[in-house]
Parts: sequence; C-alpha cells; structure tokens
Amino acid sequence: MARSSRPALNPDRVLSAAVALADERGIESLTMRRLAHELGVVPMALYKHVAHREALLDGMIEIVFGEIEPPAIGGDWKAALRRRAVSTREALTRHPWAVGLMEGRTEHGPANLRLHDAVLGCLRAAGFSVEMAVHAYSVQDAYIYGFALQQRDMSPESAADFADVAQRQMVEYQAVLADYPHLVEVVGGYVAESGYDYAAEFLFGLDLILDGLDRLRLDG
Amino acid sequence: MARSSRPALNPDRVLSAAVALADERGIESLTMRRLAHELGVVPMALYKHVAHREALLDGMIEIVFGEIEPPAIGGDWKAALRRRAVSTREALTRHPWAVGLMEGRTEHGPANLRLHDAVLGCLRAAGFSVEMAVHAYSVQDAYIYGFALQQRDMSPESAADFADVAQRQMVEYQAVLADYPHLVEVVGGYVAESGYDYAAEFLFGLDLILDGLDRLRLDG
DNA sequence: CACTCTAGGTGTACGGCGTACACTTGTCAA
DNA sequence: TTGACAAGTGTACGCCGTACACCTAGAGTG
Repeated sequence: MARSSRPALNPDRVLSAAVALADERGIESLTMRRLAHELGVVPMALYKHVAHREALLDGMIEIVFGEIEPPAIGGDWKAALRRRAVSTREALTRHPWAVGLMEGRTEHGPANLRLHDAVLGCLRAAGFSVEMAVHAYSVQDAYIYGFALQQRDMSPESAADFADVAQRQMVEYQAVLADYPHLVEVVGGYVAESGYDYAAEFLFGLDLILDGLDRLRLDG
Repeated sequence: MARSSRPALNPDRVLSAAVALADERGIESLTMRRLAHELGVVPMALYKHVAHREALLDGMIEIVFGEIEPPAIGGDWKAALRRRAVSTREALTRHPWAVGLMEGRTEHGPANLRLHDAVLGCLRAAGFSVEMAVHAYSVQDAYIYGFALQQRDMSPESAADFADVAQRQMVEYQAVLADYPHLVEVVGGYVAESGYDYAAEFLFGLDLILDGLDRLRLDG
C-alpha cells in the first residue's frame, strides 16, 4: 500500500521531517496537516507512526537532546561542562522551538537521561558534594535555558521587525524617551553601535558561573 | 446595551479576567471563547475591548511586569538587584504562563520599559561600565527567566503526576537504572529525601552571580 | 497455489479554535 | 425627537487535532 513512488513512512522519517519543518517555518507552523502534506501523505497517515501530536514533540525533543555533547567524567570538569553548555546553546540555536519544551516533558528519553547523568557524574567526580552538585546543576541549566530563551525571543524576527517597530513607535518614543535615560544610554547608544554578540555574551555569564562554582567546590 | 445586571465590560476587566483565568486553569485554557463565557458575554464582545488574542497577551504581560518591584537607583545595588530578582521570580511563580511570553513581545509597555531602565540605572550607578552593564543584565535575566522556566516545567503537574509516572516507568527503570548511576545517587537519593526548595535554590544561584558581578564591577 | 491477516494509507466527520462581518440595541448630544 | 455611536450579538469561515470506518498491497501459512 505504500504509494509505490514514495520511500515509505516510518517514525524516524516523520520525526526528522517534523524537526526540519519546525526549524524552517517555526513551531507554530508544525501542524499535523502540514507535516503530512510535506511528507506527501494524508494527515491521518501520521497516526500510524506517532500516537498524537504530543508524542511527536517528545520524539523531536529527544532528537535535540541527542545533539548535545555530554561532558566527559573525570577530566577537566570546568572545560567539560563549558563545552556541554556551549553545545547545548548551539543545539537550541539550531532548534529554537525546543526551548521551553525540553524541560517540561514527562517522557524522558535515553538521550535526555544520559546527558543528565553525565553532567551529575562530572560534578561528583570534580569533588562537588551531592548537595552542591544539585545547586551547580540548577544554576547552570537555568542560565543556559534562560539565555536560549532570550536569544530565541529577541533574535531573528525582532531583528527583522526592528525597522518597522522602531518606525511605528518613534512618535511615542520621542515623547517618552526622556523617561528612560538609561535605556537610551545603553540600548540606544552602546548596543546600537557595538551590536550584540550572542556567543560572546553567553560565554561571559557562563564563565562567571563556572568560576563561582569552582570557588565553592569543596565547601558544600 | 450593557446587560443591565452586569457591571459593564472594559479593557481592564477583560485583562484581569484573562490573567485570573490563566493563573487558575493554565494558559492553554485561556481561549477567547472561554474568557467571554467567564465574563458572561458572547465571544465576539471581547473584540470591542482588545484587538485580538495577541494584544490580549500583550496586556496580560504588562500586568505581570507591573507586579515586579524595580530596583532603587543609587543605594546598595546588590541588595536592590537581589530584591528585584526575587520579586521577578515571585511574579513568575504567581503567573507561570508568563514565562516565555515576556521576553518575546514586540510591544513594550511602560511597566516593562520602566523596569529595564531601573535595572540598567542601578547597574550604572553602581559603577558598571556601559559594556559591563549589558553583560550584567544579560546574565541576571537569563538566570532569572531560566530558573522560572525550570520551575514552571517541573513544578506542580510533574509533582502531581509523579506517582503515576514513576509507577508507569518503574518496570523499565529497573532495567536501565544501572545505566544512570549518578542520576540514581542524586535524584533517587538526595533529592527524594531532602526535597527541593525552589526559593532557596534560586538564591544560591542568584548570589553566586551577584558576587561574581561584584568582583568584576570595576574591571569593564 | 489460494487464503487470510495485517500494517499502512485513505476519507469523512466532529468539536474547538480565532475572528471577519453584518446586525441590534441602549445612551446621550444636539 | 432624532440620529450617531459604543457595546453586545449571531452567523459563518477556515483552520486545528484526531476518532472511526474503510481499503488494499503484500507477506505468511496451509
């Protein structure tokens, strides 16, 4: 029954088509109907391969987790965790739709569990107490996902819309700009000139956190 | 035309009803139709007071920003920013639906702008260079919103579902648990016993970051 | 070989969503 | 008294996820 010309569907093909569609068109464009259309198939055909939309998202998230490089356990913990953080930000930059979906899943796939385990193992091997490992994990992940969240929300559309938005708000801007002098100085001045390098900005906060953790490593 | 018994609709009443509904039933339950029903009105009536659903969300976000205590400029900067961070987390705990919506808006209300301006002003008054103020802002907000994101996603539903999920996954757990020894030690051991205090956990990372910034204050 | 079983693709239909558009109706200014 | 206008209504459209019944090509079995 496979339409002879088409390569035949399976869960993996559905999943990667879904990831590709979300990457290219945004998560709000990922509907079962559009995904089916993309695969040259009728919407209901998808349900032979994924239970429902939510399960589709679970699988997509697991793909993203699979792209994150787990830290080595037992070596230079700071370098390992730094690489893992950078790797996570890169994955979330490739797949911005994943931010805000990854943390909340009730289904934890093996890639997810493997990564969590490796980070905790890395921290324990570095000499962090169990209690401190929890703290360290918490602060790192909050920062990483929070940064990715900010980047997603400020990043491309806002940059594209910038001229439009700026123009539309210019009239009221002129009126109220005096109320926000520091915003003017920092955003209107510095950022407008020097720009905003996400990768560099990310490393600033990351190193601040890792250095802070290093100092506390043997206290907990 | 106001249905004589009802207090008459206006944008503020619509907005606070929307916030209340999202708080109580979750953002996915906030549909124009349900909100209208809640207000004893037909769905289309809402459109006399808000342009569309997206504008409704803009207004709701502005309410949340209004609940965040802006830092005082010129006093003890660390204490002021600490309070602001705590105040932000509290607002996002009251309104979990706001996480992930606040950063991305293209419409910036006065409460939003005022808060941003105050934080930047506080940093500048503390002696941070413009460049360092950007870094400092970035790392703080990434952490704050990231923490709120994690809290939202782990927090109440997952806690409620915990028994269910644990039970359902127990059978495969037994099989694969050996693959994740550190997860077992930290989550199965420490966390299961000592629990997880969000407020305390938040302060750990927050103070780590603020102390780190203090050290860098005059370098940039 | 004939036969059944079944995995995978189809078509139809339902209830819910946001909202465009045309309408009624209560209020008040002139 | 009138007539304009703001606020609420009713209907309808095109999306969405997905339940359910159906078809059909090919693999497995006697």
